[in-house]
Amino acid sequence: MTLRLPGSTHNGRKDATRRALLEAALNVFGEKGYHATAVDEIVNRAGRSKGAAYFHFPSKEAIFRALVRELAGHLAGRIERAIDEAESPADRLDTALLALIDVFVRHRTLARLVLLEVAGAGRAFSEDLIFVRCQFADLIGRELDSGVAAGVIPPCDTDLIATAWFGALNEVVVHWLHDPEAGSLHARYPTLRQLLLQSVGLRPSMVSGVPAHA
Amino acid sequence: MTLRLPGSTHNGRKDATRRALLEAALNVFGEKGYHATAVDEIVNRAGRSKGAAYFHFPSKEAIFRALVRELAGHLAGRIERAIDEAESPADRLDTALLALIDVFVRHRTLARLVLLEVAGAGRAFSEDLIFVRCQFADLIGRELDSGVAAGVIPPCDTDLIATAWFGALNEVVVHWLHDPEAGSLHARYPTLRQLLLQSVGLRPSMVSGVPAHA
DNA sequence: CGGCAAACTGACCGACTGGTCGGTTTGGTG
DNA sequence: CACCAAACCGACCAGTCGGTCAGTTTGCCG
Repeated sequence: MTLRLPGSTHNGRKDATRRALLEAALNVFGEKGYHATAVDEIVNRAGRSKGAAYFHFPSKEAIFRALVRELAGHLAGRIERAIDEAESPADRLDTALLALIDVFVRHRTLARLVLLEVAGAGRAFSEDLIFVRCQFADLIGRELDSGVAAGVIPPCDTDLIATAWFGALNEVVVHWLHDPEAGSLHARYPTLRQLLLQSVGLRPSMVSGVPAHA
Repeated sequence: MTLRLPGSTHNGRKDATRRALLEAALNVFGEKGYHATAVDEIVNRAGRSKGAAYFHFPSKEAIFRALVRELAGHLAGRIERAIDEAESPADRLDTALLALIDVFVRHRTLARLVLLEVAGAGRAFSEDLIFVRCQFADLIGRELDSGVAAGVIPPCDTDLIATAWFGALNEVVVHWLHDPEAGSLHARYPTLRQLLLQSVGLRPSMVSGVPAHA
């Protein structure tokens, strides 16, 4: 979908506007939250008109949804790429966690939006909420599965565990989001990492040492 | 403040109204979320008038805050009481987890409100968000601490771990909230329990068997 | 160039809702 | 009973904001 044929000037303009709107939306939603954000603000910050917004999206809700889905996909892709550089199952698991944290540290607005806003935006968004969470949890789940397949991890309910892992990560990130002064996320990673790996019976020594995050 | 001397009829009425409002608020907020709820709805369901609401609370926001704080306190108390019946540190830890889940299972509306609504209600509520989370996390943290003191658990950053544990629990509950058909929470507890206990090096066999929740 | 559709503009509207306030009821007090 | 303040009522107001639409610009195409 969104099979967009070469960039005619029209399409180019259209795309640019759409992107401008979504980028502005990311900033405003991220700063003020879904409900506190007026469509006019998004529109202003994007330097477009309200009409343009409603030409591209049927409603404010749709803007938010599109944004969230697009972001989640983008993030997941980024993490997957990072994972693919690791070799052993245990390393991949480790890398996945680190990548997840890395992304959130680098894009707080985005983290706030994906991890917090979506949750409370209202019942209407619970679909998207679950969608996003699953996207990340599945990422972890897949690595857990291959860990089990490789015999490094004893058989277990990987779905549930992936969910729990993501929840643990999420909670720590949310706290950090609320008070970044209280300590960097990276500083907390080693503990978290050990906690999680140990929870499935992986001795931390089984993965190559933490590479003092490049 | 609010130094309320014995129950004169006045005070009785006042309290009753306040409680009626909060109870209605719990239901409406829990069902529709903070923003989708109109003060008029709370008032109607409570069988009172808008004036009464604004006599007791200065704003809609204040109603929500009062509700959340009161609930969190109530829940925490309930869990603490459950814990106090257990003896060994490991058992107490186990009981705390089970009690936490038990409470949420029994009061979905409440769970939804405390775990989901607070998060997305807006930046204005981040204080309360953290307050509530910490209330629960501290509960766990205290038990972890005494586990460490008793030598059952190796020394570690109990605060961080408590946060992570609560996050794990929270995430699982949220999924269940979204799709209760997918499986009962109690069914998932054994796995979760093992996961968490093992994460701090506790062999599950160290706690007396799960008492098939009385 | 003329024509046309896609893309965009922004003034406007209507619904909603938090909060107010003048007035009424209630019940304790002297 | 007379009085008063606390408690309560509910019609009303004012601001906000999502969404609309008649009209304008852009640029492709014949």
